[in-house]
Amino acid sequence: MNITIKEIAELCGVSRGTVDRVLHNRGNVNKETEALIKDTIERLGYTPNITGKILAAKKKGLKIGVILISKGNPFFNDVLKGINRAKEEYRGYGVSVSIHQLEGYDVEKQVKKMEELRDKVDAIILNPINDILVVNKINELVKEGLIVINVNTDVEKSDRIYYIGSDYIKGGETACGILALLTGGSTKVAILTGSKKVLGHNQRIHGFKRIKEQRYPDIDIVAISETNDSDELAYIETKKILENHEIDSIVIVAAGVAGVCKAVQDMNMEDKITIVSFDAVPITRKMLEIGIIKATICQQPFTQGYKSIELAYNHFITGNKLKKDRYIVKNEIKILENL
Amino acid sequence: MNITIKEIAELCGVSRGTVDRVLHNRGNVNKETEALIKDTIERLGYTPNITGKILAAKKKGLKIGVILISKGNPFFNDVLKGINRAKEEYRGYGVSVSIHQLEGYDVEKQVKKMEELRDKVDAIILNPINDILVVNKINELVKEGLIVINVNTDVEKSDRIYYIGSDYIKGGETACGILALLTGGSTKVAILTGSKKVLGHNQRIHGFKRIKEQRYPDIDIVAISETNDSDELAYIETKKILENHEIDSIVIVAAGVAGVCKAVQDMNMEDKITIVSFDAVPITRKMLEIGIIKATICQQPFTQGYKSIELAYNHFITGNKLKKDRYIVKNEIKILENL
DNA sequence: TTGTATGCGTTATCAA
DNA sequence: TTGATAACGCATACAA
Repeated sequence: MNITIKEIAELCGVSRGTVDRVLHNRGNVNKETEALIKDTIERLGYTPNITGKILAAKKKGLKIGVILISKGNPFFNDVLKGINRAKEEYRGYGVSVSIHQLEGYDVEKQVKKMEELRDKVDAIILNPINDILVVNKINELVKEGLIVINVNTDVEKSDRIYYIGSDYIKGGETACGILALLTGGSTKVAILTGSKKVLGHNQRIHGFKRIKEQRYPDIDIVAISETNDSDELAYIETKKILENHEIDSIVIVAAGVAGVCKAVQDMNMEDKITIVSFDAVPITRKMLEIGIIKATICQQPFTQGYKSIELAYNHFITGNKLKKDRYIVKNEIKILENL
Repeated sequence: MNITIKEIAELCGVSRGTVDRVLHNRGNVNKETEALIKDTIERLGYTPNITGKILAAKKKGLKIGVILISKGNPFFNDVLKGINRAKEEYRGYGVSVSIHQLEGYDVEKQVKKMEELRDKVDAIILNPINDILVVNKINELVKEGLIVINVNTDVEKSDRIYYIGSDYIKGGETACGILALLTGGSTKVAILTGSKKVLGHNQRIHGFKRIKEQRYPDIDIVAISETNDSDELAYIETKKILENHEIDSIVIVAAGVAGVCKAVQDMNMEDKITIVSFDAVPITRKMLEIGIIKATICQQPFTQGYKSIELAYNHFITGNKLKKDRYIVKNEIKILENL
């Protein structure tokens, strides 16, 4: 087995406490002693044992606050399942998790909630709004020593410790690829997006276009419309498109699935339009089951939730030692048979 | 936090040792004392703390032997990557892993290797051959207290502690579903299988047929041929099929991808035949990249390897407490864009 | 500047 | 039949 602090102490003829001071740069150590200890650590390749860390960490306890913009958004149901599973599993490790669900893209509310948690938790798992105020607050909290992890969406130029979520560009590429396969590589497609202000939605469209340019010259993007993630608007926009354009496929890169599908059904075009969507909320599952939607691209929501807690814990245990600052989940193609 | 052994001991006015004896049914405890302790445990809902278990387990150490029929089979490369990743991560937990790769379906060799490991390890992770001798040996070792975990393929009527691997039937169903989507639901298909003696291959075909019957009346299975997982035979069989039947799609449920694709290419039928395969070995990736194969169904090989170690460890830690005796990985649809 | 002592929770050995 | 104690490895408060 590996070398331990105790053994280092014995080898150097000092106490465990002194080795500990050197290891954690606490100062108050004689220069020569420190050099000797550092050398020994280096020479014998000391790495702290994980089980010891775990036990010691339990005593300290890790308080995690989760802030999600999840109210009324069924996508987050599985994310929350993952979080709650991890919450149970990590209870015995001294981890406690409080979950705070917000509604709508309200920057002030989000920042206020972060501020509120500041002194109550050691880590914040955040589904961040892409706004300078949020970024600033993230950076402020990280500077104070909090572990801030962005989940599902990342924001630029923030000092967050990790991002866990999907690669939206690759998601769009995958949508393009599967649409090409479903249509023989030739189709007139309408894209329904949530908002042109939302980075993830744009990235999916960007990825779609990129692959289209690269590989599928006969895919023709006829229209791109915003739904505001609202089924009502999605219905209206879809109907408008179907009335004004000759399309044979639709890609839905955000919410609004129910609205889009209803419009297609109301115009009796289920058999003429190939629909590809993202995620697998209940309405999407239903549409897959009745064959309106042919394929949907999922981003492992359960894993996003579960791993966000796991990452926070691992960072708590090991300090800043993890090299990767992003955990990218897969874009999974789901059809009726492997849903 | 939860109640501990120490607290139980104090509450009952006994020592930790006595509580321990009751918890582990070691005997040598006064009946009334035992009743009191058991009652207290029950009443306060004692559950052993995981971090304590981990530390104590480290001292004991867990030796795991892995037996795979993996020589010359590139599918197992990723399984091995998963195993080796877990091997590294669990080293600090006192876990050691030895890997034994066998070649070919040789029952005697496999049983002999199990016998050889019997006294050297606490757990065996096995890619079992479906044979009565193997089953008997599994049961024998489990009865002796070894943790036996079947990976990638399960065998019937064995007392193995876990199976981790895919649902082959669902894999076949998924293949049928994606083929239906790629061909508009109407196709004449040839199925290339490895061997009619291999359960997994049969189950994939079974699943394919089931979904075909249920949902896709216009899918027509024109031929089913065995390749013995050999590219040479796959080439010959594929050519034979292409010469004698009017098919427009091929499903490869086992190895032999290179042979099948070469036959299709040699007959200049790349554009006429839709090929769906399983797994993503290097040749399959290449065929996806050049468009010969349209989609392949993967079974999370890395996860199979990683989790097999994790399951062995968890079982070692918690005793027999886990409810599920199967960990079923997903059947993932991979195309060029999300490979 | 350095060492000692204790705790985290379970397990196991030894002594009574 | 039971209790006391050490061990696992790290962290830290406190004493010297």
